[in-house]
Amino acid sequence: MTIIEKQQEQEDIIQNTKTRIIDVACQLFSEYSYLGVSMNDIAKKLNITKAALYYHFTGKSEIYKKVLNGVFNNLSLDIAKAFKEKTTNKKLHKLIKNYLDFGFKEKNLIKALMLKLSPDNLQIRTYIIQLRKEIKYLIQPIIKEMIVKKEITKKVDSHLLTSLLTGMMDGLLLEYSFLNKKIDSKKISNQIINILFLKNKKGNNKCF
Amino acid sequence: MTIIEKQQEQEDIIQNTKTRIIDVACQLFSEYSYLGVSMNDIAKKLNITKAALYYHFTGKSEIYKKVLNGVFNNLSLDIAKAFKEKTTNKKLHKLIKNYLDFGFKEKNLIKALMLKLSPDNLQIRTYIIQLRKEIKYLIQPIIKEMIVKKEITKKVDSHLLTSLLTGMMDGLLLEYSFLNKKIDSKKISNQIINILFLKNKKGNNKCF
DNA sequence: GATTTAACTTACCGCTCGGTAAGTTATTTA
DNA sequence: TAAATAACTTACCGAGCGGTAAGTTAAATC
Repeated sequence: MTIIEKQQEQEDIIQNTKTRIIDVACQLFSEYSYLGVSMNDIAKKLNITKAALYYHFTGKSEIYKKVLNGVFNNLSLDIAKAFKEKTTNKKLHKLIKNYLDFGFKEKNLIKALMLKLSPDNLQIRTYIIQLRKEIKYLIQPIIKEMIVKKEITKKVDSHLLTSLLTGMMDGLLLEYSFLNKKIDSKKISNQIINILFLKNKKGNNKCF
Repeated sequence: MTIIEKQQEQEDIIQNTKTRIIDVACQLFSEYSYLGVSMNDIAKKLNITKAALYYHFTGKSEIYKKVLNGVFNNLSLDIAKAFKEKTTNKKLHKLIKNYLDFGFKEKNLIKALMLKLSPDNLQIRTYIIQLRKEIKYLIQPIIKEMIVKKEITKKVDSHLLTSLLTGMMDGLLLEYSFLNKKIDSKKISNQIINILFLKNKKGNNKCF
């Protein structure tokens, strides 16, 4: 084993602990929200002490930011996948499905992207606002494409329609997670597209 | 001044203090959410002591329930107003407008109706779930009416469409309150109806 | 084999939390 | 005028919070 390999292994272990912390923190924040999780909660679930967390991170808010960042990256990847579909319809369908699946999986964390936190966490709020904007910019192109294709440009601007769509999805996620109901993302994405984009010409509005 | 009048006056004072507590608590919970507000916060804003709160109420969760109840009653009244409109279109328009206006005013409290709280507040969660259901039952009849009128029964069931509409509105409210943007409820309600219900027959989709 | 360092643990800090027991004060009631 | 009561305040409780300083231990380095 070379020195470089040893260094690599060591870094892996460090990375592993840090990653495990973020991972567990993610689960807890996702379930109980920022204010509902204490540093002790995280430490206990990892069978380490609270002080160990402060060895790896500067504080609770840093851990939360790292968690949010990870969630955002994963969501971005899921959204990006939708762009690989060939038709606009399929892109939008996949976008909605992936967003819903992701949001359902992460429960409170996708909520976190919309929630006002306690007043002392202004920096976290600012951070979340930035992430929200970026998500919107990821989604908007597909909406624009759809609007152009369906020739409904005059009625709504893509900005509002994007808000309405994400709002719709966020709201649905909140409802389902609140009631602990499973989400049939495929069926719902079909319905949403039906409602949002398809003209009602007596029967031929099947999407796929 | 008769005895009865005196009793009445006394009750008014009691009611007044209790009402003032609920009122201030409502503002604070609305701004910072349940976990973000302490009993001391409420007391300080009223220039009384925390212990005084415990004289009037059994605890924090009772105050919160009372606040939620008040919010729910006001929302119910606003929704009920929409039923007085004559046409289905106008009913729906007013419903959406009132819901948005109300939600924007109450900010986090309408959010509270969709948020999972910390795990120790199971009773509050149960209470909130009940309130949410009741709101849905208030809205659904108008949706049903609209579906029948627009003859789009086969495509979506009123249940899902109600969820989508409330989800849409809740999501929008979250976004606007998060970004501290003002909401143009009239314009948006028009757009939502446009998107959800009006057929896209090349140009004649103006609602009103 | 001594020293250093990474990765922790133990033991504490000051603070705030929700909640309570006991005292105070002004007003009614008997 | 004495007793009772409503509407509080003062002063505290134990628990938990985010965070830290100092000690421990096993492995790596010199």
